[in-house]
Amino acid sequence: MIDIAYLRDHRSELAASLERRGVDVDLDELANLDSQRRRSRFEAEEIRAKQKEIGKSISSLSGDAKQSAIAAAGELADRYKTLLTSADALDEEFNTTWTTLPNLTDPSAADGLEEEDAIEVSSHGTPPEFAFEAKDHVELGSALGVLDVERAAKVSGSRFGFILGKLAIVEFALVRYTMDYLMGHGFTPVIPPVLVRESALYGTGFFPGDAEQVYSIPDDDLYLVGTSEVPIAAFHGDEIFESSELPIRYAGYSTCFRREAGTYGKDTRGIFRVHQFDKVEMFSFVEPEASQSEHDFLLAREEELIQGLELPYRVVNVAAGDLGSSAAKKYDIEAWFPSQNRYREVTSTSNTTDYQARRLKIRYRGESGNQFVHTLNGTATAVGRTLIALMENHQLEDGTVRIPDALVPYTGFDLLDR
RNA sequence: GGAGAGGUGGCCGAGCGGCCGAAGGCGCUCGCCUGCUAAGCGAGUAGGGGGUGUUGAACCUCCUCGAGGGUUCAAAUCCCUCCCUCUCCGCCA
Repeated sequence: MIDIAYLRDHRSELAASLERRGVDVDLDELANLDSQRRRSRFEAEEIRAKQKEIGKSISSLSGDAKQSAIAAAGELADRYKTLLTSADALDEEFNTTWTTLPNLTDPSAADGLEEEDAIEVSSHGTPPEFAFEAKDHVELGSALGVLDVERAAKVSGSRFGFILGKLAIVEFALVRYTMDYLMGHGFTPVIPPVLVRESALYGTGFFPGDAEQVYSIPDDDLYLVGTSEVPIAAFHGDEIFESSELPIRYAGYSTCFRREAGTYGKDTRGIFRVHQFDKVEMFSFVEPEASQSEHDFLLAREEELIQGLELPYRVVNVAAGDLGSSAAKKYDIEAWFPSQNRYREVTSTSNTTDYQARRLKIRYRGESGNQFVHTLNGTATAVGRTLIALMENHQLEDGTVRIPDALVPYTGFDLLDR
C-alpha cells in the first residue's frame, strides 16, 4: 500500500501515477474521507482521555463524590464507544479503497497499458537457424519419452505435465546451477512453505486484486502460493531490521501454483502455461536508497543465468498499466522460443519499493527513526519455461538436445536423449 | 486425533482489577573509570495511530501484554471464542 502522505501532500503526483496505470479513483473524495476519519478519531480520543482522567480519581474518592464520578465516567465511556465505532467504520471504508490502489509508478517505467507496450531495453544472442525442420518441445519431449502431457491430462486435467527421465535430471541440474550461482552473490537458499495464510497474500499485494489466480484450501483456510515471493516476503513480516543487516537476499525454491483464470485458449500447447511449475526466485530486502541499484543487480543476475544457458533473449521494460499492483517498475526477460517464432517471458524482476513492506510491516532502524524497507523480487530460473527454451533452442536434427556446458557438471550428461 | 501446560518488551522473567506500557535480570547504546582485555559505575533502550508543531527537535493524547469479542467508571490481570507453541500418547514421510 502507498504512503498516505501522497494523498495528503502530493495528490497530483499520485493522480498521475494512477492515470498511467489506467486506474480511475476519485482522490478528492478519498482525501475527504481521510480527513473525516482523522477528525472522528480525534474526537473519540478526547472523550476517552477525559474518561480515563475521571476514572483514575475514583479510587481516592468516597460517598457521593465517588458515585457521581462513576456516573460521569460511565456516561463518557458510552459516548466513547459510540464515537469509536464510527471512527473505526470510517477507517475501514477508507482502507477498503486505499489498499486496492496499486503502487506508485516509477517515472522510468514504460508508458502504456498493455503487454505489447513494453519497451525493448536490450537483446542478446541471435535466434537459431535450423538446417532441418525444427520441432516444438512437445514433439521433442514426447519422442524422447521425457515429457507427457496426455497422461497428465488424464490424471490432473489440462495444463499439467509429467517430466520424466533425463529431463527431470535437467530440472535438478538447473536448480542446482541457479543456487550455486546465487549463493556466490550473497543469496541464502530457502525452501519455503507453499501453503500460506491469507495474510501473506494480502501482505504481498496479491489479495484482494488477484485472488482469482490463487488456489485455496477452504477447509484449512490456506492458499497455495503462485510464487515463493509470497512466503519469503512474509517471512520477515512485523520485523524491524538493523540497517547493518541489510541488504538481505534469499533464493527461494518452490513449486508454484496458478489457476490461470481467464487464459482459456491461450498457450494451450505443452507446458508453457501450466497450473504447477517449479521456480527459483530471488528476493531482496534493502534500504530505500538502494532499491534502484538492487533492481539492476537482480536483472544482472537474471541475465547472467540465462547467458550461461546460451539462450537468445531480450530485456523489456514493462508498461505501467501491465505492472501488477505491487511493482513500481518491472523488467521481463524474454527468451527466444523457436516454435512460437518470438520472444516470450521466462523471468521477471520487480521493484515493489515500500508497497509490500508497508502492508507486511517490515521496517529497519534508520537514522530518522524506523522506516519501511524496500522489497524486490526476480525470477532466477522458472524451470518449466527454461526447459522448453533449452529443448527448442538446443535441439539437434535427430531430435536429441544438446546440454549447455554450464549445466553438464550438474546433469552428468551432455546430451538429452532417450 | 487424545491428555496436559503455556503465550508479557531484542531475550529471560515478575505482575493476576486502578498508582502497570509493565519490577528485576540479560543484551544493546552512550558516558565515566581501570594504561589493553575482564570487571565496575551512571544514564538510556517497544511498536503504531491522531493532534499542536518543527522539517527530519519537542510536546499532548489514544491504541497495543498471541488475535478478536465481552464484563467494569477502570483489564496484562475476570469471562467467551479463535490462533499458536511446548510436553506426553497415537498415527505418519
